[in-house]
Amino acid sequence: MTVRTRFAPSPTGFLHVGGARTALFSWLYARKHGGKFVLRIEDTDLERSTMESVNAILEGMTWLGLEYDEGPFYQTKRFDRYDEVIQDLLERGLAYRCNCSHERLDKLRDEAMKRKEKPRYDGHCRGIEVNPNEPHVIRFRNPETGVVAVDDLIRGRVTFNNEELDDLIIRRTDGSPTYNLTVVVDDLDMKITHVIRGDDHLNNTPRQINILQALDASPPIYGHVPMILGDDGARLSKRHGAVSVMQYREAGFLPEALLNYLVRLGWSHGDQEVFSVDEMIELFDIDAVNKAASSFNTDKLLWLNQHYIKQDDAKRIAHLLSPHMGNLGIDPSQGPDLVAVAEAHQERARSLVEMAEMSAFCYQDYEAFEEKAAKKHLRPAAREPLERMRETLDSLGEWTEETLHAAVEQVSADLDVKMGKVAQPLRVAVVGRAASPGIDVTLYLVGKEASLRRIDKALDYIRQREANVG
RNA sequence: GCUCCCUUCGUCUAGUGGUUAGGACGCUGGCCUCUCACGCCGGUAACAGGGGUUCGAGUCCCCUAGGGAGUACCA
Repeated sequence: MTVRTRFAPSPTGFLHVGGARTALFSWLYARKHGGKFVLRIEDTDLERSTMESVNAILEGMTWLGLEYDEGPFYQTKRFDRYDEVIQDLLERGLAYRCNCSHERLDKLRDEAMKRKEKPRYDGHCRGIEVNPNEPHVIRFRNPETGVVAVDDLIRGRVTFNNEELDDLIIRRTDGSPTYNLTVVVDDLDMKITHVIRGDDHLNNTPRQINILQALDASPPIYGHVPMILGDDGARLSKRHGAVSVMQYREAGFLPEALLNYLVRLGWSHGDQEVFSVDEMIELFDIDAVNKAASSFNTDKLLWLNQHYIKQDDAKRIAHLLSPHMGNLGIDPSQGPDLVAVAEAHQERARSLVEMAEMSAFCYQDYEAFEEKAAKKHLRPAAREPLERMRETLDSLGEWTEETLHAAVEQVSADLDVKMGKVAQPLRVAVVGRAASPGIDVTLYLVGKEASLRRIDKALDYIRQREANVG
């Protein structure tokens, strides 16, 4: 038996992290077992499904690298097949027509609640012949007794009493099939062996198993993965700040960082924190997935992101960084080589957005000195070092990291001060703030012309300060 | 309300009857150092509560509390 898993989102919004992790687990399971991963779009809710959502989901999966082997299959294209199954169920007496009004149903529910019971359909139409030409729904005839056991890969054995279940609607008045019917038919037709999905579906499972049994089919193996909660521990949902995985790309995250973060949320392999995709496939074990929901922690994601930025090839980072520079209104082709700029900042940035911001000085003059930095480093005592540096740099033959490093060392030695006394004022002069890569690289990237111009600006600032005091 | 699920540091987790309850993020002290960052060394902090079972319980059972899901002609 070859393993076949699936991801079956409903296209009513973007792909958020919860869905992405479910997809990841399902994908990993298929990859690990040399199986197939199927993508199915559950768009039977015609009101809420949109093509934009389909595209957003596809885009998210592509970005993360969760490629599917089959699909996407659209349920709206399979209505004939569902009708066929419903018809069969009807003929075999396993489903029946029902024309109970909404009013009656509402009343039933209210009364049950009043009696402190679980609201369920009372089977009113079970024995009644409803005219097929009148508006009606079709309900599945659920067994009235016995138990349904789900041997879940993650939860273990979970049992439900059939008495708790009721005759669910499998076809609406408008003739469209409902979720619990379509999943069952699709998983069956698509020969899905392992259903790995969010645990919000755990309660649906016994109903689906009952339908499967009515169809003389044996159920797949289920694995219900826990939910993901937000940073604040509150539910991460569309309504409460759930964000699209694509927003993580915009925020400057690498897909491998998000994937790594997601795989460690609810799953672990000893003390290992960093997993390449290949390692995930090799080591992933659905039995080791946690039962409890976990909270999303952006700080840890940032840490992983920094790890991957640091480790990655500077060329690739530069390539990914480029659009973020663009967002800042910078054209990286007008200035130093972006690869060199990226390399200089790889160990400093937690995200590509941060990297873009901290390396903007390589391409454009800062607007103003950071106040604290200027106050501390651009004081009268810094005037002489800066003047000397300006002189030295102006007459520097070759503008390389080596010559620049030597220049700063030379000035420090001449003045008989520690390197910091020269490098820090110089850094603030050239960058506008007190933090940047090594002073030699910084100067190299900024270039001679801009460096001298900015040093002059800093000297002006110092002179003005001296004048104010004097 | 009812049914089902869940519960180890702030967060992600290790742990499968005997551990000084381990790791990671964060926070924090230090080292390195031209700054920031990286790196390295150290610190902080947890078994939800109560009953059992057992020589022994974070680990097994029960109860309580708290959280979550479902309870739709949504998926």
